[in-house]
Amino acid sequence: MSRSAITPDVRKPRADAQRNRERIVAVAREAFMQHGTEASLDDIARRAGVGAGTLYRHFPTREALIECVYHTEVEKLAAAGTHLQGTMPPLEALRAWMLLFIDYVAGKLLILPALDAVPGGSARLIEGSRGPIYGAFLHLIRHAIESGDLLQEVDPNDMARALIGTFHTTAMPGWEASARRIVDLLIAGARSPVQAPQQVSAGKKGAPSRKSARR
Amino acid sequence: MSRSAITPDVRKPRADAQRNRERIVAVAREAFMQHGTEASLDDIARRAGVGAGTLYRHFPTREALIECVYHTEVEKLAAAGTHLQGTMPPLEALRAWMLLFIDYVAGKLLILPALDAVPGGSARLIEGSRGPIYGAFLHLIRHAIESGDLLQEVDPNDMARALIGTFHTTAMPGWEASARRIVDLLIAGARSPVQAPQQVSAGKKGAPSRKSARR
DNA sequence: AGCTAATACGGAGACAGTCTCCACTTGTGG
DNA sequence: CCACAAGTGGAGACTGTCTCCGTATTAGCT
Repeated sequence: MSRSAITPDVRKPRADAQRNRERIVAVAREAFMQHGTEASLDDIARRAGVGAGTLYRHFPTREALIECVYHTEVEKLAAAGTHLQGTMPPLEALRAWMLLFIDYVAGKLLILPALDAVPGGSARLIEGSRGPIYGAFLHLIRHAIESGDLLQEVDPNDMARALIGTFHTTAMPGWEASARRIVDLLIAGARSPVQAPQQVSAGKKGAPSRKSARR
Repeated sequence: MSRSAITPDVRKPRADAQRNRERIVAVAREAFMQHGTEASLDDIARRAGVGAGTLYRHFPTREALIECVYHTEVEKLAAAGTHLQGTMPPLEALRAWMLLFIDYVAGKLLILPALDAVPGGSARLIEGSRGPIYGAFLHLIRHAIESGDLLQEVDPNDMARALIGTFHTTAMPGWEASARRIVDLLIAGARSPVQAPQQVSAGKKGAPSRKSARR
């Protein structure tokens, strides 16, 4: 029984290493906010008072660093989501959380550029890790569906993607207000039985197999 | 044929220059599709059979090149939009075009990474130039609103942003199908008078000034 | 056609950032 | 308190960006 039963592999996480790691992440966060995710890694290392080698041992690639910074931030938001769920009716909680998400992005509590920087885009960050945010979000949506406030056919993933997508327009002037309206648009869409517009007779080209399954 | 009469200043756009420029753009398009917009510029120059200097004279920055490639592509799609508008009822045309947009992205007829690469993101590419795509889109939406198929309150920009956002999830498994569903979600949302969910009594924190203007 | 000045070319090289390697230092368990 | 694994840092190889300028090409004039 080397270590205490579980994870008997690693010997111990040395103290200074831990400290360095944290400083790097902290400095990186600032740097990413200031110069975007293109910020010089060597520079980050320097400012964190460590050598380049140290930085690269902790975070082999730039993406690893970005991802770490990002996940650190994300936990706050996820926690908020959990809280909302306990204190509001389902649909309202969902909406409130989506708007809160926007607030986080707007207030730089969530580093936005990170969403673009990882290969595979925001997708991997959010979904790949099945991270706290995504989990919280799915939960809220499922809840709203179960309560009957949203249509059964609604795919939680769709809502998630649409919301995430919203954050890619932050360069536009009124993005925040727009994002909020889009949230309402999505929720409204997810409530009303989707009437196929007029009647979509005209055969689209590229899309052969659209299930007409909607009542 | 702008020349004759107008713009008497410039001497003439030398023939080889024009040729080179075109080759660079063509090669760049391939490169961007293969390696993303991070592709080496010197390498592009080499493959296009020109020197680095030549490339940089034509396109002082990477973004300039990306933008040029992008705009070249975009015209096709915009043209399609114009066509649809003439042959379908407004709302249907809008939906068809949004789906067509997705097809373009899916089929690599529109270079996707380009949307992420320009500082300011897709926003500047699409909106900044008030390019053909954006114009076509706004037109389709306005048409649908005028015909009464969409609610008056709907902001065309919102729809545009939401659609664009959709393309930032292409790394996810079922993105294309999801994107199509999101289109329907948006359209449905834009048709039904937005009932404030339940009743949004609970004061949200970050959003003070949401106009309750909806009936 | 022939001339010539404006225009464009291309690649060498200065510079900047990434990432590896390894001799050296430091914290920790015994 | 000591030995040694864990951790460090920075020199340097490498890769890509971008500029500068001597040389080549061409449009417009005669």
